[in-house]
Amino acid sequence: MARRAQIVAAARTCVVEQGFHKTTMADVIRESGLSAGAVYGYFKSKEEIVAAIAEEALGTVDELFEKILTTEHPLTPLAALEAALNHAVTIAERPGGDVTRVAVQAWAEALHNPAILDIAGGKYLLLREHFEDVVRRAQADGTVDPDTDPKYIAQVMFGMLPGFVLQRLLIGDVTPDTYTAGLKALFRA
Amino acid sequence: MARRAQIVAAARTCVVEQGFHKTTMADVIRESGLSAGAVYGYFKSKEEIVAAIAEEALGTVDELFEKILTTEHPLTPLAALEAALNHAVTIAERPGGDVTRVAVQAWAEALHNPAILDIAGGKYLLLREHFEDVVRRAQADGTVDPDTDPKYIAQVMFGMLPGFVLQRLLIGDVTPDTYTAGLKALFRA
DNA sequence: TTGTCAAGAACGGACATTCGTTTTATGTTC
DNA sequence: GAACATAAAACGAATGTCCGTTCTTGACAA
Repeated sequence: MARRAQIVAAARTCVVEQGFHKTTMADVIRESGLSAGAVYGYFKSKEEIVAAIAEEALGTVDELFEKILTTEHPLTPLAALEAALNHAVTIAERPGGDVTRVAVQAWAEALHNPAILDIAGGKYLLLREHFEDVVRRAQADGTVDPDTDPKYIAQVMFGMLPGFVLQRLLIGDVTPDTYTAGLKALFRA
Repeated sequence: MARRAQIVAAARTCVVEQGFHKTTMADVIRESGLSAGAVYGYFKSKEEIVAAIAEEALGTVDELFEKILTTEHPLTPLAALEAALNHAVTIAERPGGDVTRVAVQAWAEALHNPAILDIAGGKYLLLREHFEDVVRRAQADGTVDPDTDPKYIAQVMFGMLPGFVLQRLLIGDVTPDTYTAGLKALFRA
């Protein structure tokens, strides 16, 4: 199991640097410090390794809600988004390579790879449900219009994260602070 | 030039179905109805074709503002976003394949391909500036807080589009209507 | 004839995966 | 504790396929 983690870590490093398709098995094998035979002893194929990395990367977002949802009561949508943005940057800067880069790779891969689509769809539906919980509480508090389907509000809230991640990676001039400032201005319009 | 367009169209079809990396030159050649020699007469390499598709796909978003910004005065942020979402769905459903799928591919590709990064960064900065114009007008009207940097507000507005596109493709339960409903509820919080 | 364009067979390189061999770890017997 | 037997893990060169690109040949137009 330690070996398995070692291989996934090595593969993640390669994927962060080169993307899913440009990383060769030779790369992963070299980076892991193992041999081809050893790696194939733990994973049946490259596709299986890719799935493992994607699952790991897309799962990191959920960590947030385990903390947030249970501790800070009550939570406004704005505060929840602020926490999510900060969390995204935190996990992006963790050692071992920016996982948000892996996530973007996974989005593209999901469009043509049913296994990855399942993983991405599943993880993101879960995340959206967490936002939905936040919304329901805010509706109960009267902070948010109670006549709008919380699902729709959660869609929009969740939908802010990909845009933030993308701008951070492709343009590089967004931070949780600039984004929060923009959000505050829009929410009071 | 007609030949060039013919090749790009064929390649786009392949990329929509299979993604950048799984589409082989043989696929493009077959789909275009030409020969290898002919295709390589118009493009130096596969990478050049990929860049052409990406440029085309990422450029479609700009069409919107040429209409919107000049005709409808004044435009609230909400109305601008609503128009952008509808436009996204419109171009996605155009014959020739869902270009938003190509866009997602381009996001991933941009992380490791400087040429694509330039294209994506450039197009998206332009788009964001258009949102910034909308914000400035709304600030002049008093519809939006004038003390917040319009750039930050534009970042957030632009940032909603990737999330919408992604949810539409990966989960499939968002429409401009559900999204607009969610937006309205949040903007009045 | 000459110049332009297209055809498509052929090439060279890269890649994922396999498999026979070797090393390391574990247990067993005297 | 030494010597051996057995199993598990790791090695890495070899393999066959696939893919981007080239290049020679042929058709047609001016």
